[in-house]
Amino acid sequence: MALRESFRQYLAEQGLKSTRQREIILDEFLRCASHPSVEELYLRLRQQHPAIGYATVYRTLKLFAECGIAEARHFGDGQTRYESCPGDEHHDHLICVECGAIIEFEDPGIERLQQQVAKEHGFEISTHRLELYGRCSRCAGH
Amino acid sequence: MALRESFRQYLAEQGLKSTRQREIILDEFLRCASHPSVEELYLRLRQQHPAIGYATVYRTLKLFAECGIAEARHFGDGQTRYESCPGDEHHDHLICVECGAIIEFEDPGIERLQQQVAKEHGFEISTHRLELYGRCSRCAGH
DNA sequence: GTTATTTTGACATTCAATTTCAAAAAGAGG
DNA sequence: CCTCTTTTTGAAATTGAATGTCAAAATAAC
Repeated sequence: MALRESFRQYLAEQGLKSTRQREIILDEFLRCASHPSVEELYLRLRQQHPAIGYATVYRTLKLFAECGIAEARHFGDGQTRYESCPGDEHHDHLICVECGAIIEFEDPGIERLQQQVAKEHGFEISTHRLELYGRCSRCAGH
Repeated sequence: MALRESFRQYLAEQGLKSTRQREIILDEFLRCASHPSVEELYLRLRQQHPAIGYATVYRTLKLFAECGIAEARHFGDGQTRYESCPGDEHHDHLICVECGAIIEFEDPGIERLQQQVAKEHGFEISTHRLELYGRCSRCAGH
């Protein structure tokens, strides 16, 4: 898988070492469908690998972000969440305030209008964040 | 001024008391053009009113948010910022990563597309957050 | 293997947000 | 303007997540 390769390559480039823990954490992270926080991933890992410490999970997720295979996200709940970046295309999020579901979407129209707004203000966009909070179809009972 | 009135009315409705500190903090908050954090507002207040404690500023800003005359915002810097809500119309933000400037904007087109995205997912939007990060015209040298 | 370097995990620290609690202030009723 | 009840205040403590420290363990190069 490309992400695993990217990670190993990044480690090599930076003179960092490939360790058992890093492999295990990457496996578990990729197995996670969702956007886990450090805490959540740590708890999941602990079931099979109780020896892995919180700090290691924390540092490894940061490594993932540095190497570009994951991205840190901050939604409303005060925890940093990490999301894996399979492709390169940007996407935004719908977040259900009731059940916590996170749905990804992309909308070229919105992106275009954002660029236009920026242009009107002479502003150069480097990144952006768009989150729509509300109730998902299941919770809204549709 | 309407905001002051709203606040007093809210206090009355909730059986809360009108205090010297709350008036002072509201004055200073309204005097702030920007989006102050608790820390910033506290430091500003301290110059004229050294007896006012951090906890009081913190609690009072929360009150403002509850009563609807202010809104809590979280930009990238890990601090909660409060912004006063003069009108009711929603707006989003351009945030300069170099100088920290915060520029407000609204774009009905973007809002419309957001609703459309939500609809496609059977999602009911209650709030949203859109932030464009980059360099403002001054910092980009335009 | 030996050795130099990095990593790990337990624990400590930081920093903002939030809570606690006794003393002070506010407001209602006399 | 007293009194009483309730709320508020400010200092200090606590929380919770993020991050730093450090000796012991693991890794990679030789």
